[in-house]
Amino acid sequence: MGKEERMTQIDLSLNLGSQNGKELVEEEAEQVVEELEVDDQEGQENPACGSEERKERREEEKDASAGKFLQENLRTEELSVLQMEMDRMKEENKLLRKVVEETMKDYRSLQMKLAVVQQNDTRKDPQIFLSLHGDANTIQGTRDVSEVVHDKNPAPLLPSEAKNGEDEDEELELSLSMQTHAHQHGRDDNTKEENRGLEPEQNNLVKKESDGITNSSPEPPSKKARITVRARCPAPTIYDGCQWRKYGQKIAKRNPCPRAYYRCMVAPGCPVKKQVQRCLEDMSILITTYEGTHNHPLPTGACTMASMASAAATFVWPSAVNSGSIINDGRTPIPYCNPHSISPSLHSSTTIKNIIDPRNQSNQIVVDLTNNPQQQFRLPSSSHSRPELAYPWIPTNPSCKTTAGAIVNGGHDFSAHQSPSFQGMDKRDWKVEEKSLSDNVSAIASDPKFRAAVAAAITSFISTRDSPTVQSKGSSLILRDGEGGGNSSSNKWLLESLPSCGKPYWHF
DNA sequence: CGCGTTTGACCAGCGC
DNA sequence: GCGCTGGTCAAACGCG
Ligand SMILES: [Zn+2]
Repeated sequence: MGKEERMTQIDLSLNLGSQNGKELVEEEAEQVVEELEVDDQEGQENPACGSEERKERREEEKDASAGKFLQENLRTEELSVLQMEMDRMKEENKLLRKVVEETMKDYRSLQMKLAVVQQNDTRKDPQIFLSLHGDANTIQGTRDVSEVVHDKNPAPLLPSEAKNGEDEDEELELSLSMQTHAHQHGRDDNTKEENRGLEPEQNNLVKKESDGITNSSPEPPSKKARITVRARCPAPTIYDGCQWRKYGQKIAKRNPCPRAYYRCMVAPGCPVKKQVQRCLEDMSILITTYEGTHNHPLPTGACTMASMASAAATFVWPSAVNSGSIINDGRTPIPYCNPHSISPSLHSSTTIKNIIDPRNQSNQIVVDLTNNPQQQFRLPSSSHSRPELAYPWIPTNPSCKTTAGAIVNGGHDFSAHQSPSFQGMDKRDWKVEEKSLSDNVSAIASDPKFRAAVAAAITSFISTRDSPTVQSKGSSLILRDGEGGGNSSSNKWLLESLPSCGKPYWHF
């Protein structure tokens, strides 16, 4: 019936706005009344008929009128029910608006507080710990905690997005800390230990830079940006959308796992390279280090990594992001940096580190997707405790979204040097997991809360400190370390997105 | 046959 | 200068 359709419309309109919905209901009532009147008129319009026919007709009319009466009663009852429902929804709408307004108020006040605190503590306190929890009562403390912010809308720069993500915020925990060399010896030692244990040559990678990879920018090779992605991945490489050609393999001194060297083959002459190596302490962790600048637009599938790199850049080089040089430039010093990547979904724990070492004047971002933030502070001998799920990024739903250009390792057969513990796996499984990992990376990076929180929390902080700055110069960027040469300017930034209590991992 | 991988050789940087 | 190590080259090889 058309009436039922109209009722459906009413229900939908109620969601849009209570006033609108009420108007529509009133119109509906008027239409029903008109229909009833038309029915009555039709019943009166039959003047010329025989007597017997009239009798029959009268009986029929009696039955019909009784039915009509019943129908009318039903309609009025339906109307009243609808009215009641509408009133109820109106009340609900009011409540919701109130909640939204209060949330916005809280968000604004917190934003103000945050700005003030950042301005104050930037000068006097080298460490900032910013915590964004779904649980408003949770407080994480570190030594010299300067500010703890609890916000159900951890997107101070993007209020509209904060509004949309209220439900997800319940599960999001994002902590951000900054520590300096001078005040955090213990932590630095841990970080060094991590670098040594996970990839022995990682620090040397920073030191050594090949002159063969030339950027158009006049920046010294030693200042080239590197992005290292650590992820649990059974496949020999993680899927990042680009096509790579292997040009070498080495067995490092302190790591029996061979390190593979790849060159980007998306465009001829693309200088981007990546090194892939398994973590010594946990063979399921794949360490991929990207280096160089793509001289071509990124493939569709590469946008996931690009998004992550962009987020990492937001974290590490905020000035570049603020000036728009990274976002607007399709070719940046970062191997993956592309603004066209949107995959808003939940993500698991992530650690992003920027290691700025004044001695070698290089920048390295380490993105940790291993779902085990504590692991990095453990010694290799005691770090074999695995998460509950070996590969938590595997979606519980097998029909996860597909990524365009699903090339696995450039379509190459990589079963030759596969880790023994994964020999039993099918390539299709790798595809699924790599794709999921890619989604995971994309989710982390494109999460507006993540990016906004990082950008808002750090931008003002960094801009006043000795920190690397990126300047746009044509199509290339110049990366500069702003340190004055002293060791005290060796900052190590740590960003952790911790899993919620009792919810170690998120699934799609 | 073309393309990509493998793998030993080679080179450069660094420390002693 | 020598040895060590990381990074790269390129001929050989394998696969479709
Ligand atoms: Zn490329």
